[in-house]
Amino acid sequence: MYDVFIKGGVLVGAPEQRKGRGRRPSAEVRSEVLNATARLLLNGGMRAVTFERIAKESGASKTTLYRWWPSPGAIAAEAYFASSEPMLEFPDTGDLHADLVAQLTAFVDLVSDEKRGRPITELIGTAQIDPKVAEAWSRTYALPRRELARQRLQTAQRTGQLGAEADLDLMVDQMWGACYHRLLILKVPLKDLNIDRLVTYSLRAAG
Amino acid sequence: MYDVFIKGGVLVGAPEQRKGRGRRPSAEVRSEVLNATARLLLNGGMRAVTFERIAKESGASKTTLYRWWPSPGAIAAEAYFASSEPMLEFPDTGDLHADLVAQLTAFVDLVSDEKRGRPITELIGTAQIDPKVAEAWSRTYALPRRELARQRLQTAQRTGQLGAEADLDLMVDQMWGACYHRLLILKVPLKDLNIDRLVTYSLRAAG
DNA sequence: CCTTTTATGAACACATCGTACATTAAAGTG
DNA sequence: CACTTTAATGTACGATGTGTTCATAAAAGG
Repeated sequence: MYDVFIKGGVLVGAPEQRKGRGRRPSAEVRSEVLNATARLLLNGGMRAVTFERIAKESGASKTTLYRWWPSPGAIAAEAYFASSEPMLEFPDTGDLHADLVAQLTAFVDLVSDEKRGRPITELIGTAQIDPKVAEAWSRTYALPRRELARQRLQTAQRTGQLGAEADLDLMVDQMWGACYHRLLILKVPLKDLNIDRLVTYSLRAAG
Repeated sequence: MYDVFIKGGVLVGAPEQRKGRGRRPSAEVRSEVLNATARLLLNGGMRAVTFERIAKESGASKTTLYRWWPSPGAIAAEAYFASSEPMLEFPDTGDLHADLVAQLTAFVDLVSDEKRGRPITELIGTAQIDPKVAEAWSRTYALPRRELARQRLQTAQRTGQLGAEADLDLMVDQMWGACYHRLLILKVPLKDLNIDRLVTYSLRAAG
């Protein structure tokens, strides 16, 4: 009862015109919920992400949201992962120092950018109060990224650029943690951080 | 109209029995608000800290709260600072490595403890969404503590235990940042962190 | 075609937000 | 001491958000 067209094998709906009761395909609902949540998160921050507004924005009913997600934060985290690009590989040019500087610079650029960085900061903030968000963030975002960095360091150990006894997790904690420390705790501009020196320190430390 | 006694020169009120309208001494109101907020924060976390509940718990009216504080988070931050011990000095035994390990160990013990650490974690989380909390946390807690650590490192530079060209802020970011990284981002147990090695790395890095 | 699954609108009691109002008492001033 | 200013008071309000219940309707899948 709502307009549906088939274009190149892809179903294209016009859900915003839809009236009346009834069930819609789960995938469509899900996608609209995540889109609406991403929009709310981007425009109004986490304070705008509530069950009520997501329901209004997405057209989904509150009942549906409560059935599938435990908290607004959980939807926000999922919406963020769905709308951001999949994780890049950790580049390996053979030059460990340069690769680490490149990755850290990209990270700092991302979180320093007012528009792109704010959802990240706010989601991390929400994670400190909502365990569901914490679990999602750690499992989907933070731990996989640490693993990528760790693997790059392991490769460097095999090629002899890095000592075999180096504590790789600790190195990652030091480098990324230094950035997060300024971003979340001190709230000082990240542009003053000397990334090249940060990498130099961490590599020299581990031998 | 409410019972007031003087004991040893100190005014002792019985505000919980107080009925009727009228103004109470500002200091008393303030102190009760902060006490009530600290209680709420400790028992129910930041989710329990609302203007409404603080008003009910403290006996102060909502109007008063709105007049003096911009957000529940701001009251929570102030209540936390008021109820926690004033900042300790950074010890200087002459042994830089040992002093850093001692401070970091105390810090890790504090934030790892479920009871004492949760308010800290949740306040840092709130700071990512509420700028007033961020400002209070950075100014009252984080920046002064970094300054203490920095001064200890400066002393070490004068005694020659640390190279003159070492980037002290970066060292602090590395050491404390590594802890925060595990606490806030990765959400992995801090007890697995080798603090001795962390300090060794950071000192070796800076020369 | 028929059954199961799942989304739907409507409604509810409740908490919280943020603000407004007239009232009243403490603190400061003469 | 009386008088003025300042600031906290109870009450009330509309708006928003929470979390749940209910009967109903439509898609999915055999």
